[in-house]
Amino acid sequence: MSESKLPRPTDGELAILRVLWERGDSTVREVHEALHRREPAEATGYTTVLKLMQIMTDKGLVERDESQRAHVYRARATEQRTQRQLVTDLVERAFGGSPARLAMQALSSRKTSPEELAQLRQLLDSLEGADE
Amino acid sequence: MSESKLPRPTDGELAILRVLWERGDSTVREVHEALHRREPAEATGYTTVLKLMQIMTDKGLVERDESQRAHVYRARATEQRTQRQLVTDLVERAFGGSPARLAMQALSSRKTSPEELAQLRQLLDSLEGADE
DNA sequence: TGGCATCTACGAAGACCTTCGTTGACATCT
DNA sequence: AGATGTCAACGAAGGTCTTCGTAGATGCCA
Repeated sequence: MSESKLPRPTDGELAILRVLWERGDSTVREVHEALHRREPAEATGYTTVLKLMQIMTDKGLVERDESQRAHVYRARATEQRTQRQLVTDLVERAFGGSPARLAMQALSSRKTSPEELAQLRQLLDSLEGADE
Repeated sequence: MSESKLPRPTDGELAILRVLWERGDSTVREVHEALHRREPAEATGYTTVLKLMQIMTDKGLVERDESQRAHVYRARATEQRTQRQLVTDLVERAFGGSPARLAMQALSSRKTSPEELAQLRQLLDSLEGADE
């Protein structure tokens, strides 16, 4: 079954996944502390994070190594893959299936560095190149 | 209070909003039928849509004209504005605050028409122009 | 007027999400 | 060994989302 049909992560789950992507495989405690460092405002208890990660294991969003007393969790999908899922999902639900319209909305809403603009230009070039 | 702080619409609510944006102000029956035409697979009952739209009224996502027996609903935020909200939200939650990374992900995931590519180029030009 | 269709309102059920207290297992330190 | 701290597991509570049945009001029509 691999990871073919993972469910869309909730907000809370996504926050945890981001920690796992950034830090690499981690224990609950490590994730918990990273979340507090990142967002001291919305403080959640240790057992809350634990429960969430247990549920994520059931859903297949993460997997864990139980060989140590403190289980070590790992994200089951890459950040890229999850981002792609979220984006295509949003494109479908709110942008009538047009990724370009989402892209334009994203770029208009905030400012982007010259480096990123250049990267985008390159991407456009390559897309036009692979045209049929 | 106008519409300053509308909550993020859920999936079901967003589907209804899309009907209202497309058709313009509509009754529950009209929305219900439009949804069935659009997605015959996920059929929901009339009262389900009604309930959802009542809740959306409470939340401020829509407003209604009750002067007719069949109340007429109207989206309270424009499509653009809602799209912007969803995008900035997703950028924050999953793309570390970088709209450009979301844009690139969107464009890589699917193919885009030459017209849209041209539009994007124009947008990049204008963004670079307004640079400091 | 009586009967049928349509509409809103209400409430409840079930699923899911988030939160946390408590418990028992295990480890460590003295 | 006994005290202390850390861990996973569990269950329950409270919130939200979606679903729909039912009731009551209103309009229409024969």
